[in-house]
Amino acid sequence: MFEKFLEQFNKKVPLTAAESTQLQEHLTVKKVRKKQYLLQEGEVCKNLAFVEKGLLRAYSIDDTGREHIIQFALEGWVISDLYSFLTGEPATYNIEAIEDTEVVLISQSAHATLLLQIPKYETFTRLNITGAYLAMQKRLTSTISATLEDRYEAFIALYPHIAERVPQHMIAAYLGLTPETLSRVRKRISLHK
Amino acid sequence: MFEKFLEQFNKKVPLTAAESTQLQEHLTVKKVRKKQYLLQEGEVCKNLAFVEKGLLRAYSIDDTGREHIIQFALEGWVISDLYSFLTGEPATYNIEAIEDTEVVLISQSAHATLLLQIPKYETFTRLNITGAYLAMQKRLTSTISATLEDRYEAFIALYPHIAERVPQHMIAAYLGLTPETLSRVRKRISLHK
DNA sequence: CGATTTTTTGAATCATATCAACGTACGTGG
DNA sequence: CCACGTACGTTGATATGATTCAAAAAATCG
Repeated sequence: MFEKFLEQFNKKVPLTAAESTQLQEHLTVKKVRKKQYLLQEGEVCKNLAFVEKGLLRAYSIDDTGREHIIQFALEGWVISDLYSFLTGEPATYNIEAIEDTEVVLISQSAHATLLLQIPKYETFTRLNITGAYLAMQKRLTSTISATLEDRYEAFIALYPHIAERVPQHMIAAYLGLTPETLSRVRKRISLHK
Repeated sequence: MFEKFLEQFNKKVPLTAAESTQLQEHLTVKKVRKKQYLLQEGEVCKNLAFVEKGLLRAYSIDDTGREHIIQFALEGWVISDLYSFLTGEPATYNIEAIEDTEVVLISQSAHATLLLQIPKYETFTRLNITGAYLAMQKRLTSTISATLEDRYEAFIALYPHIAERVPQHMIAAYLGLTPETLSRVRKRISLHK
């Protein structure tokens, strides 16, 4: 059921058997088929989703109709519209399965309860959000200061397992450029070596 | 000494008098004059800095010599090179005072001790990093999907008190564009209303 | 296999960067 | 307190690079 989740948790913050049992009482699992939504813009994000298996993306659509991918999530990662989850405001992101996927869900109330009842859950949460923050800071720095070539190559180097599993136009949507431009960037790179 | 820091802390997580005393034993204060560095690229970031008074910026310099501002920090905000602080790796950012500034410092060892000894400190940390994450996510989304006009106006709307206190070219460095372009963006905006 | 999606390519257009010059404001020492 | 020097902001001309639109080629899926 929650193998990967518990494995990740224990890797970050080792749990006793009792804590592990208590924790599991607040978890549920869900399967999401390829191209199905886990969350749609406008709904409230009711859960944090930990990916046991599969691959998802969180994206928004701007007024010109273009998609912008804010996050991919592979096995072992957490995905949500965190702002919506924490505030109860309508979500601004869509979360869609790119492959058939299995997630562990932590509801808003489960999250609140776990934070109060299991100190290690708060530590786990803190470590997760810290990691996410650092990764996003790196991405932001790269977005405002690096060349397209460097940004693409950095993405491939950092997330080779995502790159092999998503279509190229989604990488473009993640990097913030058009599919045509990404195609040309790749060509320039291949010519240069 | 630590008025703003304690005020912010209590606002997020109310402390008992005993906790407050214990916390303060791990804090120190420091004054940084305008244009002085709190941290320079290459050093290890030894402290989290909470701003009691003044204004700082964290920025990096790319290979073409351009500055990119990753963060401003006003009174009540925390600034650091978090990656360096947490890992002990050399910092990739410079932190410089834009005005004469007073900060409360939390050293690496103080941070580690406080996390273990005062559960509310972990909560405070978690809330801070969560807020920083959400703010950065908004910024990233805006960077990859909005027009320059919208990005500039969103910045002004969100941080009016920063905009009043920093030169325009630093806002350009924060938004990731040249000072000339920002000047033209402002002109386009003023013509349009 | 046929249908659809994805990627590539080309040409024209649009937006931002660059380089250079000028005007203005600021604060610092005389 | 004034004058000079340095920072800062604006403007113009040009160059660069990404987007757009259209179409074709390639890959994938049922």
